[in-house]
Amino acid sequence: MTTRRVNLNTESADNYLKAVFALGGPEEERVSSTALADRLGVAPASVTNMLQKLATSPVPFVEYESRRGVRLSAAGRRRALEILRHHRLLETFLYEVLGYPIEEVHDEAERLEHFISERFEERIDAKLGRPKFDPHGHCIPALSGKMSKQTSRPLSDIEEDGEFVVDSISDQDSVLLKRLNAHGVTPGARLHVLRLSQEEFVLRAGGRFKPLQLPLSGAGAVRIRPND
Amino acid sequence: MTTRRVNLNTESADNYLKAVFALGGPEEERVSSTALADRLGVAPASVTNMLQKLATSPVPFVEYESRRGVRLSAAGRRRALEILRHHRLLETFLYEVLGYPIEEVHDEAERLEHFISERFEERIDAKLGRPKFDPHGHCIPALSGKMSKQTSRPLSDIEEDGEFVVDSISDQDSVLLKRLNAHGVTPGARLHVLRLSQEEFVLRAGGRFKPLQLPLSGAGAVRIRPND
DNA sequence: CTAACTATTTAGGCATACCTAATTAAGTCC
DNA sequence: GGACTTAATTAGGTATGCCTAAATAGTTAG
Ligand SMILES: [Mn+2]
Ligand SMILES: [Mn+2]
Ligand SMILES: [Mn+2]
Ligand SMILES: [Mn+2]
Repeated sequence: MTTRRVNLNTESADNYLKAVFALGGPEEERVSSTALADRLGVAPASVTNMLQKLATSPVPFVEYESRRGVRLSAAGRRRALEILRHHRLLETFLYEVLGYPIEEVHDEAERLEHFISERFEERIDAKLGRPKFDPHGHCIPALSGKMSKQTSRPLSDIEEDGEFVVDSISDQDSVLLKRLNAHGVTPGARLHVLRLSQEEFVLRAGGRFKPLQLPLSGAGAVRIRPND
Repeated sequence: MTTRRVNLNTESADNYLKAVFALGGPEEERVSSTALADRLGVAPASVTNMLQKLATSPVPFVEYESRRGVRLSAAGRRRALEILRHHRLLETFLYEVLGYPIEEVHDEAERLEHFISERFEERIDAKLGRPKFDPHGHCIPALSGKMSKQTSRPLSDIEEDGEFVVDSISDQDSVLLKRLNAHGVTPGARLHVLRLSQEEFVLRAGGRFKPLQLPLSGAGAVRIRPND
């Protein structure tokens, strides 16, 4: 019984590795099959299947022990960061050069990230002047694969009311993103925050922006850092 | 036995339709399975299979009679032109905005043409100022699907020596394309042509360009029109 | 008119990437 | 420690898009 070698240079493998990276968090903790199934919108059985392939490839992309979740191997991490770099450079490019509305960049980048060449990556990076952050405030991994750790925290974590600077905004929910943008909640903006209750927040950005009331889930999409 | 409906919104279907369009020529003649197999680099059996799917879809993309070749239906033609528009806009964009070398635009466009959104198409079209021609001199189909017929002829067809204007250059062979470019054979260039024999041509572009000797196959890649 | 050749189609498989249903392993609770 | 509950895996199947080999149709040559 010869083990046939499978091809893992696929869009699907890219997406699994990105998901493991995202869900593992800064500590790169093990990620469960169900969490991946949830995030990727596939059945848990499909996840198990792909994880087994990713783990048993000649160059393994994940460390996987049955029923104990996965974490990325060095090769898997490299691959995830490569795709993440494509994604964030594309978002920046679509926003800056092509004038996309902020809430539309993510979906387009999500598709194209798998199909651009290294040349395309290099050319848009050059055109943009080697940007360090995407339009959501997320750090763009370097070509070398290096990426600085986040020091910000979710707005939903604050105990005290006060004034903060917007670090970054999640790109996952385009409706929320559009609303936040319309209220001036953009990376670098100064923000007055009132926590009405465990569940409700009121934000006001500087300038002529109207205040905005957000539920806990919405506040979780905004990351902040101290005001200067 | 219910006929299950197949999904034909795929990269593969795109490529078959483009190939039928290209091989059908200006008269849109029927195209044979082997010609398609050759062009697409797949087995003839694979072509038959796809043509049957394209022909029997609820909205047929081709007219197909067994062993008599195919031609595009109205819907198939629309789809082929849509992808061709993506392709040529992308080539123009890569060349003009991202500074790609001319011989590299085709392969990148060939992949991306299937994955860009209508928004992306619109934005690069706008950025480029609604161009009518790609960097190879090929006409970019309008959004409406209208495209003017070619009036040029292949350089390989000339009977007389003389002076001509370069209309367009095939993007299929990147090595040849690079060489032609280096010798000033670019769309709009004025060209002195000598036909040495049935098989050999000598071209010289205006300016400080060196003359270039080409075999019949190379001359077939250049289309010309009369000098004003 | 039939044999031979060539083009095309049919039949049967394989790989990727999904799915559902059934099974098994791991915790939790009494 | 056995009964529940939940997470995860295995088993078996589907769709796309390709393949090779075998069969067949159409065409040309004697
Ligand atoms: Mn994004
Ligand atoms: Mn993706
Ligand atoms: Mn091209
Ligand atoms: Mn293509």
